Amino acid sequence: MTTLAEVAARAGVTPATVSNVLRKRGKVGEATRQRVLDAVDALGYRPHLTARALAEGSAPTLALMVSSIANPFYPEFALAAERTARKNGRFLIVCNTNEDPAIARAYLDQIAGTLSEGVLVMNARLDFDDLDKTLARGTPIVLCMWERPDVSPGLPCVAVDFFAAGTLAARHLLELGHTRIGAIVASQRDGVQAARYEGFCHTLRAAGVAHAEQDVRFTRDEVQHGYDAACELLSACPDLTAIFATNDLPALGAMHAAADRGMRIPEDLSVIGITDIQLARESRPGLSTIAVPTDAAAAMAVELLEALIENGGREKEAPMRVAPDPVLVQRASTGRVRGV
Amino acid sequence: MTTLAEVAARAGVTPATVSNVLRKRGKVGEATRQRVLDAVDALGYRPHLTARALAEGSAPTLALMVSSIANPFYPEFALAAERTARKNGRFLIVCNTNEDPAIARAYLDQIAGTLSEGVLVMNARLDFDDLDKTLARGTPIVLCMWERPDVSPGLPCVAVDFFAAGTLAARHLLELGHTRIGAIVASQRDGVQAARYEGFCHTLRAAGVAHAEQDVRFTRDEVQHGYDAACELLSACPDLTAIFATNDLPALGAMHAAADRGMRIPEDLSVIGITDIQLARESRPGLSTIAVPTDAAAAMAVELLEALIENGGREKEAPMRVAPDPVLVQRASTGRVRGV
DNA sequence: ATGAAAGCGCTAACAC
DNA sequence: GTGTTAGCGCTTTCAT
Repeated sequence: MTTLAEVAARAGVTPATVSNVLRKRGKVGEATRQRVLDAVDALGYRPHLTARALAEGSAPTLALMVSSIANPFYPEFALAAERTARKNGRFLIVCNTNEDPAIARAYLDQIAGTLSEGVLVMNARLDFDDLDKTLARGTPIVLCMWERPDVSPGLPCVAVDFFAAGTLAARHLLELGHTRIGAIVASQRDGVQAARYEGFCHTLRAAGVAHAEQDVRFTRDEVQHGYDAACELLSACPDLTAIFATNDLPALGAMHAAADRGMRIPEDLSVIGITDIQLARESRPGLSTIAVPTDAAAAMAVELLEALIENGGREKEAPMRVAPDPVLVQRASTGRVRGV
Repeated sequence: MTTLAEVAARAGVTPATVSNVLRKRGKVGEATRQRVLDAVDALGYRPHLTARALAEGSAPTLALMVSSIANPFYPEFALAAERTARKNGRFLIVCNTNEDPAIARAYLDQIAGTLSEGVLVMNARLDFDDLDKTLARGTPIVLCMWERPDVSPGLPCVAVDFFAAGTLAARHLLELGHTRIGAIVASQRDGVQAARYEGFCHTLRAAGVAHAEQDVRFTRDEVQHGYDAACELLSACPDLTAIFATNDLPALGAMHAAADRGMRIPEDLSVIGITDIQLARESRPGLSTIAVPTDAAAAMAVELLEALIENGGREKEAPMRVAPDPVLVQRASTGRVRGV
């Protein structure tokens, strides 16, 4: 490993000067500048990020903590976040907590504030206590994809109106004439995804459409779980003409379940999800869904985090930035209710 | 931020002692140990990873460089790699080069050897020159998923016999009676994925089955590109009864293309891919594919990298570890050739 | 325009 | 058992 000192020696100057030319700081004579640059080149010198980080206080890195990198939504978000981070010369490192709070805590303890200047948190299954502690130690955090613009999580966040997303989905189905609609919620009843379901229920209620306890299943954000839930739903309520899922993955699973029962989509069953992940476009038939502004939210989250970092962390209130509203993307999985 | 020194002060000892109790090194009296632990607790002290890294020489981190985190194969690999890395207390940070060699180089320059002890490289579109330079600076690198166990890339690597994978795919199709087989290769003709296609061609040739220039398309590892390529293939050669794709994503695209042309799968067209990503299981119909030992390869790559790190980097030859061979996973997308 | 020196927070000999 | 002392590689005043 080549060090600053070695470069300095070869160029016949002191480390301070090398540092200056590299960071384009202070005044350095053109001649020495060249000599230094040549030495850097000859030695293949690369600044030691860790040493620099120690001296400066932190590394130019943002951490993105996700609960499961296997969920295709996260990579899409990560991609957008990275693009924004790199604009300001920062690296984005993604930390996969594997749905395990202990791992999440380990990352938070170790990475936050040392290897990274700040952390973006995405459904990482960490309780607010851990987050608060990290925050207290002075590392900025922003919650990505908070689901309710109307209530603050008490932490800096980027919110998307998922209640509205649920509303849009319900309205779309209603407009197509559906009145017997099953629901698949990809979380616990009181989980983070509840707002989506509430929006859905609220809209049904306002329209005077019944939605009973047996019309809903609570499960996880995976294709297979959506498949299973849809099977149950379709068996329990054969009169269902549509299924709403709070996430695209289980919606896809519901489509498969329907297909396996010989139902045609959308003739026999309409299916709609939320998010508009890439798979929604690529499935057959294409999945109708409520598109969430993933890229915008990611960019906003990074920008907010960077603002907090500049700011030094002393905010009065936990700031919230609200991303653009979700919009309906109609594809081939939803259609008018079948004639009776 | 709480520092070691502050903890030491509060516990009435020196930093060295605190360090010792924290790292369970050296001998420390039980009483002082408790006092130190209490102080740590009271102050909410967390070791500063950067400082520790500087003092020790490197951070307990492995970097995984991928060209596009959006490709669902990478997360699966990353997941397995992370599990292995964490066994030895290391973190895995994934760096997305976004298919851009410049970004790749930036990551390599900045992260390798400073923020991370070693780097795992996955199709990251970096040329061997950059890798060699990094290696020369003393940071171990291992190439993951090298496609040819029989030829060394000149860098430490984990190889999977993708030639064999192509062979298996071809053999499967042949056994089902197909003789008019189209191919979709998810890379340039001379790209990394060439071995798969070579294995395929070799087997066809050995069986005396013709495969002409017009029966193949070179494209990219994405559903949409597979879709487009399949459309071209199916138009140009309407007599095709099967399509082999070097990757699952384009294979999925081919299935969609067939469906859109009113062809039934597998009655009218058989489709087979390589890798066995999760989507292959979840698609309808399920995609027959040649399963690659992703988890095993990831574990081996991490272990090899860790070995190189321990070793200090002075290897005689670039070591290669060969992962278990690919195996056929037959699902519903392949069937006997349609009767004529 | 360039150099000297202190220090970021921690570890690791070695001395007491 | 516990303290002392040197760094790790870099940045950053402050002199010169």
